[in-house]
Amino acid sequence: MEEKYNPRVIEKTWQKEWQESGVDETARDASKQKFYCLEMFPYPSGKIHMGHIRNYVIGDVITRYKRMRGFNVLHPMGWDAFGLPAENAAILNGTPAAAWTLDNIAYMKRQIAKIGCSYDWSRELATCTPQYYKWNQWFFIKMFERGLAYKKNSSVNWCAQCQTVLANEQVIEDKCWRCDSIVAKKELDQWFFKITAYAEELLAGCDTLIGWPEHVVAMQKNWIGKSMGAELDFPVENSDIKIRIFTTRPDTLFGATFVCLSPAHPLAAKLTEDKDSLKRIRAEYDKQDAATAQTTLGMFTGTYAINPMNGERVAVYVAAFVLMEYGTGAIMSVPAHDSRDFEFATAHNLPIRQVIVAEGGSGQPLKEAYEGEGIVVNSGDFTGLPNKEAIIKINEYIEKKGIGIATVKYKLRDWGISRQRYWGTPIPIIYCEHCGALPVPEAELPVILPENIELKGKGGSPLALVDSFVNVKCPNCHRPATRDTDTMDTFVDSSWYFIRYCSKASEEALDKSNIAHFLPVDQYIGGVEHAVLHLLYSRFFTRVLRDLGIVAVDEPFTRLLTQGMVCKETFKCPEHGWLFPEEAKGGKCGKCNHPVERGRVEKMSKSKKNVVTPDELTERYGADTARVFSLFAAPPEKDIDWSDQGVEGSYRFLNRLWALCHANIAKIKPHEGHAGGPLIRKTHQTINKVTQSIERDYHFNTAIAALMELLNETSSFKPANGQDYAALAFAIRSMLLLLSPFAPHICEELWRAIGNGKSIFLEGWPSWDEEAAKEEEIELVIQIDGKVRAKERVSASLTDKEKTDIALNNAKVKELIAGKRLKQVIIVRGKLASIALEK
RNA sequence: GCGAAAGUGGCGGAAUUGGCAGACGCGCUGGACUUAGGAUCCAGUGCCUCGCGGCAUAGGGGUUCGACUCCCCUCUUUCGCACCA
Repeated sequence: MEEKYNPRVIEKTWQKEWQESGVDETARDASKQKFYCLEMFPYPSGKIHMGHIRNYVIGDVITRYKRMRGFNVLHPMGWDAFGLPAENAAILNGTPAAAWTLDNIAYMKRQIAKIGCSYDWSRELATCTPQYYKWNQWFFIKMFERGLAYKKNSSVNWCAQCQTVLANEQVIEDKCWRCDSIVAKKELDQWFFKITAYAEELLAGCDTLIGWPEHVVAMQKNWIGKSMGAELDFPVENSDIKIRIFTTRPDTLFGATFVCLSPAHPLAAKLTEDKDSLKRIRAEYDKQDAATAQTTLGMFTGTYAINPMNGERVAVYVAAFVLMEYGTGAIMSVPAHDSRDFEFATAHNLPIRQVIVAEGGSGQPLKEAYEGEGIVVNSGDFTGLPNKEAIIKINEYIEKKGIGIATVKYKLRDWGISRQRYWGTPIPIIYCEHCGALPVPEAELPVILPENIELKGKGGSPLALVDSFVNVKCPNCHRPATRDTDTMDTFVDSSWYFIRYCSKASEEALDKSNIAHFLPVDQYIGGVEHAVLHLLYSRFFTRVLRDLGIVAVDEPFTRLLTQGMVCKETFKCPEHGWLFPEEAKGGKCGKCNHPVERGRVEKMSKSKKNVVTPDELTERYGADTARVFSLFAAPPEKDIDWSDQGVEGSYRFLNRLWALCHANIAKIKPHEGHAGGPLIRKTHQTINKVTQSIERDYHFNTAIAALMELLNETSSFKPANGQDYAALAFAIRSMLLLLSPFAPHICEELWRAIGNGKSIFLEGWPSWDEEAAKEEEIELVIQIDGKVRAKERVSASLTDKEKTDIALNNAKVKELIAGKRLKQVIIVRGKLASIALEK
């Protein structure tokens, strides 16, 4: 054994050894309970960053721990390989997208290998390969056959920068999730997946996601956005046209003083006399810029409708704030009880009539809308009812009268999947003049994405320019036909990759028995940024595949861990902006000598110049140090504050462990029985602490802290005889086993060095002995009225009565309670005596 | 604006069910070994006080023998949703 810890050498050795021995591969093992541990697969952008490392290390610790606990663990890795950056690189440098992607994968795979994660690479997949995307096409066709994939012309989110359509989930604050440019509306023919068919089930399923962070479940529910309400027809005066509105507040129907249509509503154009004004409003509406949205923008159409509840004549307006996509695209406006309607009514001088009065409320005119609960007034037969009751009664009434129906609406819309881009899965549809839109016959799948084509980057689908791709024979009538030239949203790829992993790359993709064996994913780990998008789509896909008889579960991910971001301090010069740490040395800007502002701790990013790269880190300290630090700095769900000095601390810890083993190498090999003693006790306590820390929410930081404590105690232990050396050997063996999921290379190396022939990862997780962990003596803390007044070392085996007597006989306590009346003495967990005095 | 989470030393963070606040690490201070050390080892380190002791978990109140933990109010930060009728 070397005297000095040299991570570069040992890490390489063991990575090679593990790979060759196949310890990381997962074979189905019926004798063990399965555990599927999955980290979100990366987009092969070119380089792994610290966020990836953190994600994978968390998953790897769980994997190695679960294996040692006897589980048959599936831990795969692959590549989310379709997407725009590859296409952009192709446009910019002429590098074919496929080559660019594969190069990146090769490079990133080497980077991942260096951190020593235990992946089963025999299941590796890349979504850009025909073997993989063939199934996207197959699912598409199955969904098409069931009416779950359909085409419609609709107003879609269009990103001019990316020259493509975006799904609703991909529009963040009216901006493109990828490039941040403002998204506009555009009418296009698009393919949709009917996720709304599963809205209710996806919502109900949320309540079963008990292993998910609550806020993520809340976001899912929020996104699905169920609301109960009613639809009613407001007949247009002197015409047989009816305006159908949706409301969640039927109890306020008598307060409806006007009706608003969305500018995109077909009736808006029909009923409006002043077409020019309508056009202007429509243009504003299409900008869909909530930040600058004019909440009062709108106009009178010139027509009136009749409120079916009371026969009252109400004005019909067009209002820019009314969305065509939600509800019926038309609303009844109740300014007294809706703040937007109130604002609109005030601006347009429309009447405001109060129909709900708060408990003890005055009859005074409202200064703002009252949206709370109360008693219904001015509402015919319903006057006097509590408004909640009125909702039920009014719903019954409108259904009986046939003027409306109680109904449910969701914010969730169908998932638009067409993308006018090249680097994605071709949509397997053929258009024939005579036969219409037909799916590609299953036997002809996959529809191969042509490679090595020239990309210009100018709008429209690149595939439309490839004649050999476009022109085909109609599968039905065999006359000339054309292919759909759009590709699928890449979120389709990631909606089922965890199902593909259940089988090895060499096995059949949808082997049902493999899928039944490994699904669901027991532990999923990734960033919160996918809280809605990817997770919702995957939940949808899982249900679709369930209904196709492929999977047997409803929910794909039993537990979800959303890990925090990797952050680091930043430096800023008022002149030169963000600075690298070395430019900010001494508190002065290296360029202009200006005093440097200490910026906030921010997520690592190139632009903020606060990045630490995995390569430099493993080069300098080794993977084990990087792993230990990123696990020790904070619990996994919290952001970590990267600190170079903190990394040094983790490195020192591993060095001290090495030194301890080196110093005792000769003595710890022989195994003798050991007696009790403080070190044995501490070791048992540590096994307990580490196990509990992992089991309880994966709090690896406290697990590592416990191991540091054990190392401190072991290092200062001075063995004097054979029994002491046996105790030392026990402590070190246990320490290595407990630390091995966190720092696998050094533990494997030391494990072998102290005389073990087999890999440490073939060992079982150590167990602790409750008796051996028990303290013989405790420090009895004595409190008077909640304040610590004395301490006494006593035997742990004393009874509560004996402890009470000791507490009351303590000299200091006697002095303090002299002349006072004792109320009670409570012994807490056998280690604290609380004396309460009469007040 | 609405909703959620959080606020503990100089810093990152500990503290099952209410029970010694500050584990562990970083930093800092002193010492040892050294030609030297930014290496290593040892000791100390919440604040105030010479000390006894007092004060401390964003701030204020409450429940309790006892509150970082439970309840109420206020402040701050972060995140999510932002015209969803």
